This record gives sequence, structure tokens and C-alpha cells, in this order.
Amino acid sequence: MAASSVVVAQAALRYTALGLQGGCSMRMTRLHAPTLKEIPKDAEVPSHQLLMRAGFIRKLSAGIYDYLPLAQRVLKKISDIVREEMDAAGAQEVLLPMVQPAEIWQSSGRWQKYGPELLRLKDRKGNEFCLGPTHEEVIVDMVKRDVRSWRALPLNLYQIQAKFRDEIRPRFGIMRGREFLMKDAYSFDADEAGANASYDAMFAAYNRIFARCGLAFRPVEADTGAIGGSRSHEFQVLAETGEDAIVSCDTCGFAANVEQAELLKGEALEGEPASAPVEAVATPEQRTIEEVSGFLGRPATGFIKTLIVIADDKPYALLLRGDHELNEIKAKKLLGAEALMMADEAQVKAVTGAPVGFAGPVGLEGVEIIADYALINARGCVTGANLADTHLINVDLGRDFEPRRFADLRMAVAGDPCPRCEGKLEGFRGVEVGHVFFLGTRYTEAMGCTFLDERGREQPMVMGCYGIGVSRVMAAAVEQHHDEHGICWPRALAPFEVAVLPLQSNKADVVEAAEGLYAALKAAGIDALLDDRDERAGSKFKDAELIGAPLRVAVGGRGLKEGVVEVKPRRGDKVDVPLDEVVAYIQAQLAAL
RNA sequence: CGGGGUGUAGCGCAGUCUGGUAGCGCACUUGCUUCGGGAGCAAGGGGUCGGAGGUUCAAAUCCUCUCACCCCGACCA
Repeated sequence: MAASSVVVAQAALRYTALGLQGGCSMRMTRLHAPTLKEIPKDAEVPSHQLLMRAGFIRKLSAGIYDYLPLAQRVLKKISDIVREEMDAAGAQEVLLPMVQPAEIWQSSGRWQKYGPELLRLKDRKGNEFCLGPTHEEVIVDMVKRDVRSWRALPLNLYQIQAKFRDEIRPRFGIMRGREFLMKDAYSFDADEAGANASYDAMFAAYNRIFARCGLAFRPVEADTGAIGGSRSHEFQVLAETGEDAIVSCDTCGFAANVEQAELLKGEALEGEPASAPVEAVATPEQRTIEEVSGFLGRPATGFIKTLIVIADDKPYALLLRGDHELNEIKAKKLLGAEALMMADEAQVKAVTGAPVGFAGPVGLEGVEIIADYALINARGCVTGANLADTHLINVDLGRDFEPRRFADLRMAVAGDPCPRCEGKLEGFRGVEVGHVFFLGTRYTEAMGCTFLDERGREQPMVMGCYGIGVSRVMAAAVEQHHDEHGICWPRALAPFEVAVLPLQSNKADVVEAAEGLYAALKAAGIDALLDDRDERAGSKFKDAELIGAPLRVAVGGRGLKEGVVEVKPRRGDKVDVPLDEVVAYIQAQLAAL
């Protein structure tokens, strides 16, 4: 009897040690969270460095990562929020295959269009497949098979699943990986009005999701890209290290990706005095705007940048102010081109007669010249002379050359006038964590996904699709919430809500108090992490800060003599709290976060 | 795909030029000491030096080929 109770006790201990006692709390000695003192050399951005150092992720291959227990906890918290809000918005969760047959991609036309980003494979019989970078084809195929009647619409289906896109250059760790976790949803409606309502519902759900995640974000107007469609918004988490540049109006609600933000034509000034006559100056080996600007001592704003582009095999000369950047998406739309490329050396030579770096609009013939709106009053400018090592100064638009037309060709920058009101645009950097598209009937028509309406007429369904980069949300949260010591998780995403640190693992009263507090927190339903390692206080503080739980409780001999422990919010000041009040105090603090 | 760079212990690196017993710091194991901000001492374990081929008595080191990874650019639902 004594022997059997020992066995039971051992088993219980083992379960306790394994953390199987229920709840989401954990002991550090059991947690697989290998922290690093040094920054891995290939990690550049904070989210990559900190997620590596704090033991959340490890790299398996370029752009492909292992998610360790801490990361999985965060992903689960994000996914749970996503599921709750998607379900509340009337969507239903499904799980679709990741390996997809070539046929459905051929039927939508994207097997040819998608390019090398689509990872293609063959099975043993030689049949072609791809790893799903997105699931429009699969979902349309599924819906068209079984949905025949207007009565079944609207329908909104979503999944949370790994996606694979063979990015040319994966970087920034989990921010831009090749494999990543994504929530993708697809709505099917009987008509455009219904599809707009579905879009609006998703837009509202996304606002709730990112707000609940504790992130500062903005929905912005976006380009619809290769996926096609008309309405589109990106959800951008504001962070300095974000890959996307966005602008928003300081007066009205306008906000857009710089790729999308339209810019208006200014007023042409009348009676502007012509500058001095055009003059050629030698600029040996000075090719870029920066070089020539430095060489001549004139600011880039006084330059006319001449870009030779090839749009579906036809060359064009696009003129921009020297300090502005071409927006290829706008140019592509303007020229109605399928493909737009910068001309190579030979093509530039053929069009301008000069090597790359010396193109200019004056005397340029046999090619259509289109000028950006910003050049409408260009006077006294510097441009290439279409002659090696030579530029022209004092060039006036209208006097020295006349573009075929003016157009909106460039990326918006901070300080530009708002296209919707009298305000000015401000610039931000963002991490794109969500994107909603109104797709229309592009896929349903191509793939024959139709239904019978109330009058028995066959109609294509009207679609929308809605993505959230779940693993990218984790990275974006770190980008937005960290300091020099580590991650500062928003409570809603934190892998643990409280870290309990017994500061002297050799003192029985300290260990006992910490164990007691840990048990009490667990009983109160709080996700606690007990650092029960035989480490010194410094190591425990460092690791706790790296991992980034919103609250830390330090249990030390010094405080215990006074009957208190020290509670410190990850980004706040320490407070001594009596041991017998600390659970209630923590509950109150967490509720306030 | 173009240009540049790196592959040596889990992480960070030296050694390569000038061939001759594979090293350092951190991490890990054991013991003693220490214990409120990444401790000290001592003793250990861990490597097909990215891979293949070649030169040589002898290759981490020299030669050829190859692979992977990183950075810049191009590209990018």
C-alpha cells in the first residue's frame, strides 16, 4: 500500500512536471525555450533578433522556420481571436489541401501567370501539383461543385493554414518568410451589393481583430495586385521597420499605400518667365541623379529624371522630378501593359543614342514621352542630353520639349497634397498584416462557379477574399512592442501573462512562496510562467525581459521579510505588494492592460 | 537572375595568406563556493572543419567542381 501510493505520487509529480495538470501555466525547467545571449548574425530586424534570442523560433531553411512552444502559444492566441471574430461575422472554418493539382490553376489561368513564386511539384506518376500560395482555385472548385442555389448564398468560408510562396528573397525572419501561417477567407454572394456587404463585414471584423490583438494599425487603400478586383484595403501595423510605405491625410480620413495613393494634377502657372537658353555641360561618368546633383551642386528637385521603360515590348520615356520615384503599378495601368520593365542598356542606347544615365526629353524622338504631374511647371531644369557624359541645364518644359501627355506616375511622399481634400499627406511605415479584396466574378466566371437565381437564371457568384498573416502578426507585434531588453507583448498575445521569479533558488522560504503564488495564479486561471531554474537572479530577470510577459513578480528574501513581493509591468515601475494580496492585484493589473 | 560575402562544436568567432596533434568565448555535464540584474574556481563532454574530387609523405589550409546560407540590386498575392 505504501509502495503503490509512492507510485501514484511519482506519477502525479511526473504529470505536474510535464505541465499536464491543466491550464496553460508552465515551469521554466520544463519549457523548451532556448534563449540566446548573443544576436544570431543573420537577424537584422528586431522581431527576427528577439524571436530568435527569446527562443520562439529557429530557422530550418531560407524563409522556413520552426515555431517553438512560446511561438505556438502566441500563434494560438492570435488564431483564437481570429476565429472568434470570423465566426461572429458569419464565416465558417474549413481546412483545404495544401498540395493542389495543376488542373484547377490551369482553369483559372494562373498556372501560367503566377510565375516562379508558385512552387511546382510532380508526383510519382508525373502529374503536376503546386504548394498552395493562396486558395482561390481550391475554394471555387469546392463551392461550384455543391452550391447551386441562391438560397445557399451568401457563403463565407475561411481556414488557418500554412502557405508557401517561393519568394525571390525571403528576409527579416518571420516578417517575410516563404512558409507562413495565414488565415484566408473567401466570400460568395449572389450579387454585387451582397458582395459589398460581405466585404464591409470583413473590413469591420478585421478592425476588431487587430484592435483586440493590442496593435496600433491603420486600414489603408491598396492596389489590388495580381489577385485582381476593384476594392481593396490593407491593414498596416505601424512600425518603423515596416516594409511598406503608407501615407495618410492630416485633415481627412484618407490613407493609402504609396503604391496606390493617387496624386492630382496641379495648376499650370501662366506667364512664367523662360529661363536662360539651354546649355550643355560635361558630366563625365555622372549617371545617377545623386551623382549629377552633387557634381553640379544643384538640388535633385531641379532635375528631370528620364526613365526608359518597355511596356509589352514598346518603349516609353517617363519623366519624373529628380527626387521622385516611379510607381510601376501606376505606369502599368496607365499604359495598359501586362508587363513593364526598365529598359536594359541596349534598349536605352537604341532609344536615346546614349549610354544609361544620360537620357533626356530634349530632342528625344521616336518614343512617346509622358511626364509626371509634378513637372507641369518645370523650368530651368537639369536633364540628360542623350549624349554620353553630358547633361543639359536651363531646360524648360513647353519651350524645349513637349510631352505627349501628363499623368500620375510616381510614388506619393510625405508632404504631397491630399487627393481628397485640402490637407497634406503624412508618411508612415507599416507591416501589412491583413488584406481584403473585392474580387467580383473574375474567378467564378473563369472556373464556372455559378448558381441559379430566384428567377432560374444562371449567374456567376460574386467573390471577395480576405487574408491575415497570422505568423506575420506575431512579428509585427514584436516590431511594434519591444525595447532594448526584449519583447513587450500586448496582453492578448503574450505567451504568458505573468512570470514568477524566485530570486534565490537556495532559500526554502523564497521557493515556497513562489511555488505557492504560482499555484494560486494557476488556480485563478492566469497563464503563469514559474522560473524554477537553479539560476541567479540576473539570468532570470534577463530571460523574463526577453520573453516579455506583461507582468513580472519577483519573489526575494529581502521582500519576504516585509511580507511583500515586487510586481513590475514589463513597461512600468515596480510596486511592492503584500504576498496575500498579490493574486488579486495581478488580476486587477491584467484587467487594466 | 546579376554583384558581393560566409560556411570550423548548439550560438558567436579565431586558425586558411605561409600545409604538419582543431582552438577561444558563451551554452552544456559534474563538484565546491556564491545568490536582487546574464557569478567564481576546478574537472569534463561535444567536430566526418558544408559536400565531392584532385595535388601531397601529410589538407580546415593549395587546386577544380558543387551545395547551402547571408547582404545589395532586380522582382514581389
